[in-house]
Amino acid sequence: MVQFVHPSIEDITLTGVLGALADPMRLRIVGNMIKKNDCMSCSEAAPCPNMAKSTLSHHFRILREAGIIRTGKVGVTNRNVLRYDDINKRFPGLLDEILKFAD
Amino acid sequence: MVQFVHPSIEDITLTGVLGALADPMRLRIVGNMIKKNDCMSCSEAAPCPNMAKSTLSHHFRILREAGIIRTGKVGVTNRNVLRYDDINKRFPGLLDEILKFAD
DNA sequence: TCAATAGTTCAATTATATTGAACTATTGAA
DNA sequence: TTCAATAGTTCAATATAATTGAACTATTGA
Repeated sequence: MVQFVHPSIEDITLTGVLGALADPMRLRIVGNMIKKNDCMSCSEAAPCPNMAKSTLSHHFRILREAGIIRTGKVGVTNRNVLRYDDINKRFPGLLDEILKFAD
Repeated sequence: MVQFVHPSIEDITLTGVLGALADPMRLRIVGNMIKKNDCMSCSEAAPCPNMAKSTLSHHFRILREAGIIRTGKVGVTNRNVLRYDDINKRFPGLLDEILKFAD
């Protein structure tokens, strides 16, 4: 059984958040998630269809370990949710300010 | 003679800026520069004294190529300036929002 | 029971970061 | 004018991180 690692709010770091969002693919994943305002599977949130699923899995892990998303497994699919409130508690306004400029 | 590369405002990218600031050392360099509100040499802005100068030089190049600082040479020292207005023209408010959370 | 689905993990390759050593350009003093 | 000191850059080597195909795991539905 896979156990997902999620940092607590106080363990979310600024450089961790910036580093996680510094990749175009991950920025698009997060952009997709905030637009949908709902949980998404990894393949739903995938930034491009031709990406290896191991790479996609890697990107979700980076986002997860930076504290940006929370992942749970329901059946065979992952349910990924943006930790919007947690990030805003830690760094108020930061996420919106960054995503404002993400195409 | 060393020629420094500086992107034009429209070539500054969001992921470039985020990636440049995603490193604790570079974040401290930029934090130091905004506090001083003046140009600084590389060693003045150095985030810690025990860092190899080749590493420091590398970090300044990342910041430069991301469009965050402008470097000129005066005599034997570099004069590094934060491209505050340029970044604000490209991504209004972003830099302040990020630096607000940098210790 | 068994194939399909949605991912994870592993191993290999590739790319990026870090550092010491050698190099360059400028200054200031003898 | 020479020459050592200064402030970096560049290079080469190593260490760390990203990408991907292949094999694996767990769950569902026929």
